[in-house]
Amino acid sequence: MDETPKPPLTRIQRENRARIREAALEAFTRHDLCGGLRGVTLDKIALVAGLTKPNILYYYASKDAIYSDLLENLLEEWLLPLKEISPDGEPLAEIQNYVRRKLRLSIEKPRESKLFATEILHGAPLTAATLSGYLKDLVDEKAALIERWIKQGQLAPIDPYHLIFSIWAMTQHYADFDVQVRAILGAEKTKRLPDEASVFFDTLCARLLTPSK
Amino acid sequence: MDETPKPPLTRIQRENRARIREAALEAFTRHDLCGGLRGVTLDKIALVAGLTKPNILYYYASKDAIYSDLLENLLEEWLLPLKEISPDGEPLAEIQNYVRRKLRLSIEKPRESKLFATEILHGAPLTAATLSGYLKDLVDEKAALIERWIKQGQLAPIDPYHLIFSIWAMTQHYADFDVQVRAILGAEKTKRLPDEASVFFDTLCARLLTPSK
DNA sequence: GTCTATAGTCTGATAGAC
DNA sequence: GTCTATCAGACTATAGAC
Repeated sequence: MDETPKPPLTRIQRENRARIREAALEAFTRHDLCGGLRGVTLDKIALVAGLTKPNILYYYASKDAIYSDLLENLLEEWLLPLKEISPDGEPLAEIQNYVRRKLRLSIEKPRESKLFATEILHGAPLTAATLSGYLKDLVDEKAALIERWIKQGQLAPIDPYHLIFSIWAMTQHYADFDVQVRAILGAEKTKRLPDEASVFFDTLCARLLTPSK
Repeated sequence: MDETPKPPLTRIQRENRARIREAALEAFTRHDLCGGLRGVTLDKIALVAGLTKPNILYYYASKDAIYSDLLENLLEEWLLPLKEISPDGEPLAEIQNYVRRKLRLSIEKPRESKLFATEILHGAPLTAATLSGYLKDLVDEKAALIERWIKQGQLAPIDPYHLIFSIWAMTQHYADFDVQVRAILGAEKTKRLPDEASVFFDTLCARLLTPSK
């Protein structure tokens, strides 16, 4: 009677689930032969997590459930930089800061970026509803803000949606396609990458968005 | 004795292999539950191709062989636009044309773009050698050309490597993440996408690359 | 809560008739 | 060259001891 129908997770359960998520994130995005939902076995996740296969399935109902949980926990963090664009700041600086935050996130958390990319690339089977609901609303709001800035002459005229897409694409490129980036830049230039990319994007934003007098 | 050790493929063999490649490309990049090398079964490819599983394996030694062949046939076409940047043209127009060709390729052949993206995302197990060899040389050559244009004052100063990465990222975004783009733009704006993206990129290139007088 | 053992299913590849 | 039938291995998930 005192039991709730869905009791909250205990501390140990939360910890073990977090441990499994970390192992799964590693396994799903490691450069083995192939990644993605089907490319990874429970055995691999169990090996990385230091648990046995049935034990994993004690904490998660199925492999798909791990993958879903991982994505859900990811989305919120991933959209935070966009949320933080403020109507009260100086327009160009707000967007440059957004790009910088997004770039840092991509470089510091490439696994998360890759997992999200894999999900969208394969048709967003688990996040389609979130994309056309929550995410669309958020982007519409920020696009309207950018439009307002443009109307007030604080930014040069540009399509705000394609601007946002471009920022996503360019910043995530360094995480998702890091193998290609590294192959082309070579070891030397790769070391300087974070700084040089940062400068590049600052320049790009300034030239693209500074209104002509 | 008259037999060559590796006889060239007959016409029928070429046709059937092409048919299998088409079916595999469709299967590998279709929005089912998950894609990629492991996400697709020979049964699915056989179904799409209208052949039986053993018949597929008569034309290709293994599933991996189909995937490899697909990628090899793809790379050449995919790099053609970059190759076509000419030292003899007007610099800004050359780059704008490159972006336009790349965008058209992404929009017209999204499956090819997605297959390539999947390969790189998963660590480029089959194309790593090509990336750091042939592709690096090609990019180095074009980056040097852009540097020359900048030194001659025909383009505004910018890091040519990050410029090329950005062009790749932005154009391929419309193919690889089409689900997300469509979810955010809605049906109406999606219809106008090719034109609006084209205008956006022309503007972006002009503002980014036109030298200040 | 965690383990061993295993059920049951799917899948890549092969054998052999036609 | 193309088919049916089938094997051998790998995989997810479960049963049940401790």
